[in-house]
Amino acid sequence: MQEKGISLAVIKRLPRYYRYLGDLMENDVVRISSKELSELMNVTASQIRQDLNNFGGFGQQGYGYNVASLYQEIGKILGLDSKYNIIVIGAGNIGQALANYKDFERRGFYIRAMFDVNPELIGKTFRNIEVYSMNTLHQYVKENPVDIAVITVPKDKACQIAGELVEYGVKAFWNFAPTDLHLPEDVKVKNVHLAESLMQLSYNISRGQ
Amino acid sequence: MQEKGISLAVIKRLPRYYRYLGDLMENDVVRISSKELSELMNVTASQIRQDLNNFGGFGQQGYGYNVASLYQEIGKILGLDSKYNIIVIGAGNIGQALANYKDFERRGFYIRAMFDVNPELIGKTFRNIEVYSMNTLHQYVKENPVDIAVITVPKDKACQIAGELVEYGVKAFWNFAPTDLHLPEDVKVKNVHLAESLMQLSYNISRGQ
DNA sequence: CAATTCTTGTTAGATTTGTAACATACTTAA
DNA sequence: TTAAGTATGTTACAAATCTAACAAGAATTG
Repeated sequence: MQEKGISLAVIKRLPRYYRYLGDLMENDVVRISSKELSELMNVTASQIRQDLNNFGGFGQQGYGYNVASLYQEIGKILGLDSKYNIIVIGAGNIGQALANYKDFERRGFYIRAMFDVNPELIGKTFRNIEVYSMNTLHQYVKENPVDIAVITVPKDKACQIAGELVEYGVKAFWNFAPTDLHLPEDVKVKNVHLAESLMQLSYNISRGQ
Repeated sequence: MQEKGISLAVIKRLPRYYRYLGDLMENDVVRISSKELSELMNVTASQIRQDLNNFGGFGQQGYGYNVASLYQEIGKILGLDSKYNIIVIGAGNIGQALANYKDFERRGFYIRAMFDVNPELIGKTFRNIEVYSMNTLHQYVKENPVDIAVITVPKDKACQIAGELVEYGVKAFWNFAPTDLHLPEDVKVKNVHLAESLMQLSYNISRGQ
């Protein structure tokens, strides 16, 4: 299983495969061919086969793919066989929503702490996740493992805080602030820009068709 | 300004241009060349020029682009010169977070109502946006204009509710449920699949490059 | 157990997307 | 007013991505 030069387009599709395979498992489907899956997912069978073959031959000629084992393989590829310690910076609406969302834990994503500057929020808990003062952030990161920091602070603070976290050793960010974080090359960033997503929708609406 | 055959890749970049131009305006930058902008945004100048030229020649040789007018033009392209009436289906964490987020209104996106089945939520308001019973959804949609429905209900309800809304005449969906909505071709759907976004990040972490 | 059907992995071709190069036109400064 | 410098819009080229086709191997059927 080589992992070199996988295109971003492929990586973006993997979670969707994973989701469909999970649904199939729930429905007790044991095997599936690329053709059947392609019809479910509205993509070409060719694309599915080629995507999967970037990581190895998981199928069998004349049979197709075993749903459970393919599900597990894709999970491994996506790194879902590890556990991730997560902190959320900013305990506002989005931060709270993420903290309250149970399903992340099923995939190995554990939110361990939240941080905010608002005194009214500090000390509160959401599903046993406590909100700490921003002043204690440095100390927390020194004393606890942090695999992912979620940025949900206003855009004018986001860059600076992320920069500090990088100095403290954080290597991955899930960024909800409407800005680019400008971090070193080796730091992983995944942006969730809701406003931009909505604008894409409004583009499609206004250009009917 | 023709609007035919614009590739999805271009459309996805437009909101980012829009954001950078807005920031430049805030900093009182009057003009900018594709080269300068390309350095700010970490893309090629070629790409910027070609993207913009899909919609018309907004620049001037020897001068560059006027920031304010380009900002406005891209806003128009994105449909931000219209107002959109939005309803949110599901008044849980994400629904509340969206309702509380003021900035959407600056772009013309107005959340008018929320709907939920939970009796404890019905009647509550978030920033003057009231939560109504799901039973009243049909009536609401008949009596009020709805340009976009936001789906934040559990995945097993999402498809059905969206289907009903389509019957009532809703033509655009912003879908936060971790599923595909399977709607008619002419209905616009923009998905926000947070779990999948997080999985892409974990892929990058585990394949540490 | 042989023949047929099925379905993969892979290669080759087509399409889309991105980058570079350049002629043209505008700006600016002397 | 003229010459030098800029920066666009566009064309031509390169790279990435997607789709189709097919040979080879496995499963199924009679």
